[in-house]
Amino acid sequence: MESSSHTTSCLDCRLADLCLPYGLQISEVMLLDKIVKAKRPIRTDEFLYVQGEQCRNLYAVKSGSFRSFIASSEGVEQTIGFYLPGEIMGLDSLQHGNFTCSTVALETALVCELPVTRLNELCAQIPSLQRQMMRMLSKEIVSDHEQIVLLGHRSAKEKMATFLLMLSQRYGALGFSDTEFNLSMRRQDIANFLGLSIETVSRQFALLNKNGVITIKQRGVQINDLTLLRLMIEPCSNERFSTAN
Amino acid sequence: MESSSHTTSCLDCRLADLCLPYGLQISEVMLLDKIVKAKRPIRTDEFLYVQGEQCRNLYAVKSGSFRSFIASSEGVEQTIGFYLPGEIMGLDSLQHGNFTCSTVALETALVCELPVTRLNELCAQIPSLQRQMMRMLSKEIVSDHEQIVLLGHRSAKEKMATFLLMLSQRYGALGFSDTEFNLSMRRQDIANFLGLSIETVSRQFALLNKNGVITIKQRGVQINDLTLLRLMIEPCSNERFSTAN
DNA sequence: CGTAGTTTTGATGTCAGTCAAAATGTGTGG
DNA sequence: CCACACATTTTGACTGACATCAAAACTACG
Repeated sequence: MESSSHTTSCLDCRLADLCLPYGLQISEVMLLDKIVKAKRPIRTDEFLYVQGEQCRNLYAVKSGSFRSFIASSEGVEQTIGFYLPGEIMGLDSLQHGNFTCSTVALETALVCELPVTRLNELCAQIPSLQRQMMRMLSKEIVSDHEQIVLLGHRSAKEKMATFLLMLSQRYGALGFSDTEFNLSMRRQDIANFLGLSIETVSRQFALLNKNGVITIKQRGVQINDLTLLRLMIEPCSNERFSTAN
Repeated sequence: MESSSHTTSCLDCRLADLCLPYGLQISEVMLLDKIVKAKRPIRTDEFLYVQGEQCRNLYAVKSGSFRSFIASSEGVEQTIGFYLPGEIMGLDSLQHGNFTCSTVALETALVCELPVTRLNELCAQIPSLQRQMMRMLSKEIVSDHEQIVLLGHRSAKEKMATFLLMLSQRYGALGFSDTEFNLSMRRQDIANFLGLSIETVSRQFALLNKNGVITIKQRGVQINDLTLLRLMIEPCSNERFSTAN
């Protein structure tokens, strides 16, 4: 999951086309690169930012992965999403200047810091950067909508299949295998994300494994039948394999 | 819910501070007003736009209300949200230029059409407009996150209370009563939005009505005890009133 | 006033949550 | 390298909240 060197600039970052530089001319990327602060390394379980905190920077994932969540006044957490390389974190804070969720590293990770003030100034100068920022904001909305659909009216089986397909698709887009990857999050995180209990997640994994649709060993997932997995997310009568569901 | 005249411009629209003109100087609002197309009237159940369609305009609600939803390939709908005056619709489409959801009027409504191309050009000219656009995109993200929390791990009772408080808060911000309003959506829409069945919604309304927390007559809601309603959304042990829950 | 749509109410079933304990994995210090 | 403690995951038994099915009551509108 590591990329090249620590000193890599936006100009030769292999994630550039998934990130802010997309659609920019080389001269514009150079301007952007100037305001990107140190690629700060974050350790597993370390917080990148905390809900309520003032937001001075947005963050782009350079390597590793993150989990963001909202905690209620009693401390009950709801996982909002997972972030993979090339994705921008903190976009929820642009409304009022404070983070509305907390974000924590699931594994050792690298992030690029984007100072909000300077980023805004640069957007005013570079129309294509402004467009790309809006596209990324819009992308976050679209992915939140997908999660709303997921949480709304899906069975545990459908949720699990959708979750795996979502990761498959995102890893694929990053140039990794879309059928074999490691889960950087714990069962607890998956359960919380999907609105399920940890036991249900475990049982559904076991079921998919028994059916042969996936092979799962700890954090390691291999998808054996992508087509069948896709068929599972259609919420109509789809009985196949296994002794009852 | 009707505002002044049909010919009202952004300059004297009473929703200006909740909408795109917020933070702009008068001269800038005049520029914005120039690109705002006809305040098109929409009838109940009429579609403003359909999922998949190319997006040439964003829309601001001037009066009335809307429901947006995503339909799966089999036609199963998930309501994503409701839009009230001052809110911008279509922000999900900025990523790829196509609407990712459909939007339908819940009652007779007026919208301001914002041509995307011209809006982008204007954002490049007016930094404060660009900032405001980003704030509104971010606001949509925050409200989507709230819905994710809602759908994630809440009981039917908590979902209903949150739904009522959400409307109360939004109507209040618009200058209407926050304790007495009409629901523009049907029970079916509420149920779908909250990930519940229509029967459960009906039963929960009946329960709240019996407890005296609200008085509900058809579409008309009166909140009698806002504090008690707020207490209900805390997902800890909160037994009060009524024979069992 | 009659028909169609919406909402309410009642009876029953089921999926996933909860509780509990075993199994497995992870890390630390001797 | 092993032993022990602690965390995570799996498996099993039971329960309950909400869905589903069915029908009645209410509204609205021509």
